[in-house]
Amino acid sequence: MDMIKTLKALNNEKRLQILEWLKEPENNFPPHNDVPGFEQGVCVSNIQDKLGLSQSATSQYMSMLEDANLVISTRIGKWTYYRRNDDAIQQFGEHLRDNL
Amino acid sequence: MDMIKTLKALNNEKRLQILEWLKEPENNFPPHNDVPGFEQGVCVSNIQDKLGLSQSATSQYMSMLEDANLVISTRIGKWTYYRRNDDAIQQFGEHLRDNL
DNA sequence: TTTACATATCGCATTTTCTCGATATGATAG
DNA sequence: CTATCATATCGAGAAAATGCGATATGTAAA
Repeated sequence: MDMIKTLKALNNEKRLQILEWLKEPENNFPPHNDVPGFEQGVCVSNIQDKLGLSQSATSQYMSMLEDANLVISTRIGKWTYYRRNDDAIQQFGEHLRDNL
Repeated sequence: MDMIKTLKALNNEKRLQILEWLKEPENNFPPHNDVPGFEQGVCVSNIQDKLGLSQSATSQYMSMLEDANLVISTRIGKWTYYRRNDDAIQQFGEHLRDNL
C-alpha cells in the first residue's frame, strides 16, 4: 500500500468526482453500445464527456487512479472500462484510520 | 469536514512525518524547558529542528495542519505547542472508508 | 520601554501538478 | 492492408504548491 501515491491520486476534485460517479454508474452514465450494464465499469469517453476535460487529461487521470489501485480497468475491444476498486478503497480508509 | 482541505494537508511527506512524530512526542523530541511532558504537544522550533526546513516553512506547515483540523495548537508564553487531533484524524479515516 | 526571543506572515524563486493539442498505439471493420 | 475509432503517451505552457529569507507580531525579561 503506497499511501503517498494514493493520497496524491485523491488530491484533486475531478478525480474524486470520477470515483463518486463510479459508485453508481447506472445513475451517472449512458449505457454502452457494446456491453450491457456496468459490470466492467465505464469507458473513458463517457467519463470524459461528463468530466469536461480533454481526452488526454481524462485518460491520464484514469491511469493515475489505477496506479493508486483505486480503480480497475478492463479492455474490451477498442474500449477501456474503468470501475471502482471498492475493496482497496475501503482498506485505504481503514489504513488511514489506524495508521495516520 | 472539508475532505479536500484535509487531503491537501496530508499530501506532503514532511507534513505526514510531523503527524507521525507527534504520535509519540516523548520518543521524538527533547523535553521543553518551560513545560513538563508533552500534554500540549511540541513547540515549533523543536519540530523545525527535526524537520530540517526553515522556520517559516515549518510554521506554515503547522498552520496548514491546524486548518485541516489534524492538529491543535496551544500558545503558552512565547511558544506555540502543537499536538495531534486524534479524534478528528480517526474520524477522517472513517469518513474516507465510508464515503470515498 | 527597550530588548530579545518564538512564531507568524509576506514576497518571491523554484519545483511540481494540471491540462491541453499533437501524435502514437491498439483494435476492429471494410 | 487500410481506414477509423478509442485510448494512451508526449511535449509544453499555465497554474498551484514548496520553501526560502526578510519582516511583522506577540510575549516576556531586563
